Amino acid sequence: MKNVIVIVGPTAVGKTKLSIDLAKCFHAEIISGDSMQVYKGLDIGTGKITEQEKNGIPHFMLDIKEPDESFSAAEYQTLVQKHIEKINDREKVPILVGGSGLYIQSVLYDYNFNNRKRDNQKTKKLEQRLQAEGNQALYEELKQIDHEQAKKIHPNNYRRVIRALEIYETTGLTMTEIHQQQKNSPRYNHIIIGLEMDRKTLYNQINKRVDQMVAEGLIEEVTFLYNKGYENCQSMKAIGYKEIIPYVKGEVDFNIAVETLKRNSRRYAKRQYTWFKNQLDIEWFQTDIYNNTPFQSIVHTIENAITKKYSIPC
RNA sequence: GGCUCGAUAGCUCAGUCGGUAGAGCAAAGGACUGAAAAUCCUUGUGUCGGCGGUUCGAUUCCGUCUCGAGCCA
Repeated sequence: MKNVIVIVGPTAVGKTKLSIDLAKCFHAEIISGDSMQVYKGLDIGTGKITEQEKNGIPHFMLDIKEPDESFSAAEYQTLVQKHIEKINDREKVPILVGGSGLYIQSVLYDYNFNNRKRDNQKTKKLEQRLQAEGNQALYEELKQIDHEQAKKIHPNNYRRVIRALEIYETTGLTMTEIHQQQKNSPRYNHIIIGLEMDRKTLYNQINKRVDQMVAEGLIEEVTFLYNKGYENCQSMKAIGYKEIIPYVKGEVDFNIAVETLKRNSRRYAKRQYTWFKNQLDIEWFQTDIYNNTPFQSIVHTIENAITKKYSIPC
């Protein structure tokens, strides 16, 4: 099995820096594991690595979409799996680094999205029905066709309910049947390194980082994208954009916009912890503000886990 | 210095005609298979400012002290 090194952790914990430091110790190339950094022009708000910071190390899955394009976990999965093949062909090891849990998981395991393409028209129809009939009606329908799956979804979680119905309408298969076809076995020999930070310290870091983004020109970045007419695009749902747009439109006070952005970032970090702790098998390492990362133990952990020698003196 | 008002959850406050309390926000925990930085679920957080008094019982009434806001000197 091909080796894949994975780095995960909440936002602002220091994944980017670690990924570069590690890439200097291994013959490695980096793949972004981030759902929003795929968009061109979303740089400051997504905390995207700069050309200079890349240190000449190849990076993939950054800036591959225009801000008005849609993107999905399925598309991410196929693209990244190709990148992993190619990096392997070059006798290098891929480092997958990012905070989008589902994206990373779908690459690492045999998630199969392929046979259930999304159908925008069907989605629209279901959304209209949601408006007209309410979420309970759709939920009842799901209960009829797939009782098992319905038990796992809360009636208010309309997005999951709609998706489950849509899958059935397009494929004739229920979610439960699709899950049964999968073994959830890993596709690669992967080692997942998790970076962890004391919650209070992390929240301070997040708050500081938001102030820094503003100082670096976040408002100008959002204004530019807003003026281009991207307001209602998927990319503008990203944290850092959806909070600042109301300020740019003059609907909300500057301080309120920034505080909301900080709060949403904190909540995001919390959700990331929940996902990582409960969905993935992770080797956790504690870090702190002084960047006191147990780097050598991380390197050893990786060396022990991978089946080929990619190490170089660093 | 005098008078008035306030002091209750991390914050803003509500409330108890005396039977030890509740909203919003913040926060914490959780779910997640093509929007996932999305979407959704659950849950509290307390010496009711300190000390006395009245009372079977005081966060509630009375006194006093401390702190804060305002008004008058």
